[in-house]
Amino acid sequence: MSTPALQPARGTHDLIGDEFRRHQQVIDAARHIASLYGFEEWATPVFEDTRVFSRSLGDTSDVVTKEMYTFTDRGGESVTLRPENTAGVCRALVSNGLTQSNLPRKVFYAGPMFRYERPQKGRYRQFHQIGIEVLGAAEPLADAEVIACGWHIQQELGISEGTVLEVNTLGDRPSREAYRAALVEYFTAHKDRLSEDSRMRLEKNPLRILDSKDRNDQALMAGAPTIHQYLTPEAAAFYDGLRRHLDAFKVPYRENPRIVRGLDYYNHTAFEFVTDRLGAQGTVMGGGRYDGLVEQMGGPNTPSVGWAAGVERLSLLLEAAGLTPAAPRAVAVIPVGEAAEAAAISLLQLLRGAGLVAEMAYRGNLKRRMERANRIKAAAALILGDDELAKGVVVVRNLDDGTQAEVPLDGVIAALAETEVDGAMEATLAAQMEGELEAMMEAEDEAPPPPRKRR
RNA sequence: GCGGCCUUAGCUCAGGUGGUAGAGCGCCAGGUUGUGGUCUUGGAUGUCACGGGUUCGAGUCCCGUAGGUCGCCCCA
Repeated sequence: MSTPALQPARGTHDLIGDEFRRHQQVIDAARHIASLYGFEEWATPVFEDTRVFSRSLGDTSDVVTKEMYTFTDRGGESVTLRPENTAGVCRALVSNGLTQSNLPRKVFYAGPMFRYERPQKGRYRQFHQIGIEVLGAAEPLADAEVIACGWHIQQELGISEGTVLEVNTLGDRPSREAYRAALVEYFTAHKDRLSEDSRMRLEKNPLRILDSKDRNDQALMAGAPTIHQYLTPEAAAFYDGLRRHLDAFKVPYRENPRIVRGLDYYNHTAFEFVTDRLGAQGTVMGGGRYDGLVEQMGGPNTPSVGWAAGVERLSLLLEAAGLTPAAPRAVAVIPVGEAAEAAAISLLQLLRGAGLVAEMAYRGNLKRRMERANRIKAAAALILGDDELAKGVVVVRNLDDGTQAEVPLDGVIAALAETEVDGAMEATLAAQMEGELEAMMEAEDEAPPPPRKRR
């Protein structure tokens, strides 16, 4: 090594091995559950015209003012790597002329997002989000279903323990303006006791004081007015509807009048799934209602609701819960001598054709190939040499218990199924059982299924 | 953007008060030229993150930079 090794760019990370499998597990589970709720998957561009974000996220939010990867391309256009995907989905709805029919539209997405932030565990500059959006539904039932879907995904992953759902309402515009005025009045009266940060927030975004982590601020909050006293009858009815439907979905929640949303486009419902297991990155899934966003993209009034979740954070929870998916175990085909190689390749393809993970080393004697089979944690070794070739058999060795037997070439698949080696065949059996389990659970009237164990 | 802590072999980490590097695991080879995982013998590891400074001498002390990490801000 004479040249210095290159590091990944700050705040980026490679997904390899266990980490990749956890990441994929999160996305697979979310995609599957979302599809059960009737969501279709969209993929929108990773970069957009900068105005897609500057128009939607609000000029004051930190995301827009200092965290966006914005640059001018060779044609002189200002483009931005998406810091989140809700704006892009709304823009796509409008650009594709989907605002006039087939509403509501239910969209699932998964992909990388980019924010120029100080990296920490569970927080990266290129990170990944999954999310769902219901576009064109004004009913609180939509909000409740969106939340139920998110909860269901966490249950499916087996990571719902230690996580609580906190809900709040931000009201409609009149509610929020009245509340905002009342808050400013209250905190201005106690300005001398506010933290320095919160005094800034009092000017910029007084609602944000509500989720300050400062001790003194929190003490002061005990006496602060809550939004509930300022809700219009319509906003109060909406919030009642949300809670009623959450009960019907049997999703447990806690009301937290201090939940606010970071981005400016939210109204009515605001919620977060918060865990106590990830330090300062406690929010694992967050979302709410954004009735005005599609209009800001140049479309008609299209009330909508959705959430986004950080794949890295969900993946950390999987790891902490000991639910890292195991790599599939292969069957190692081992030819002995050059004459057996062609027959071994035929066997290799036969196994793959039957849906088994099969591997054959590119070189090496029997000992080497056995070592390699062991290293890749193969479940079984199939040894094929001149002796076997002459007899029309293959040696099937179970690498877990060391037993082996000669099996006729055409009976290999059946023999592997019978030996009940971990992984390989067991995986297909497990998949079948899982299908039956799901059918059973659908028959039950309890909506949230119990958390599933490692598969 | 602000503050604390950290950075020594592929990995996890030792290296009082400055005297030019070590363990375990892993890796490679042999004991076993058609049998791995166990056992055993031997072997190779390294610009001590990077750049400066102090010193006869720096992994060790000082300054700067980069990366990681924890917290704040913000957010998923």
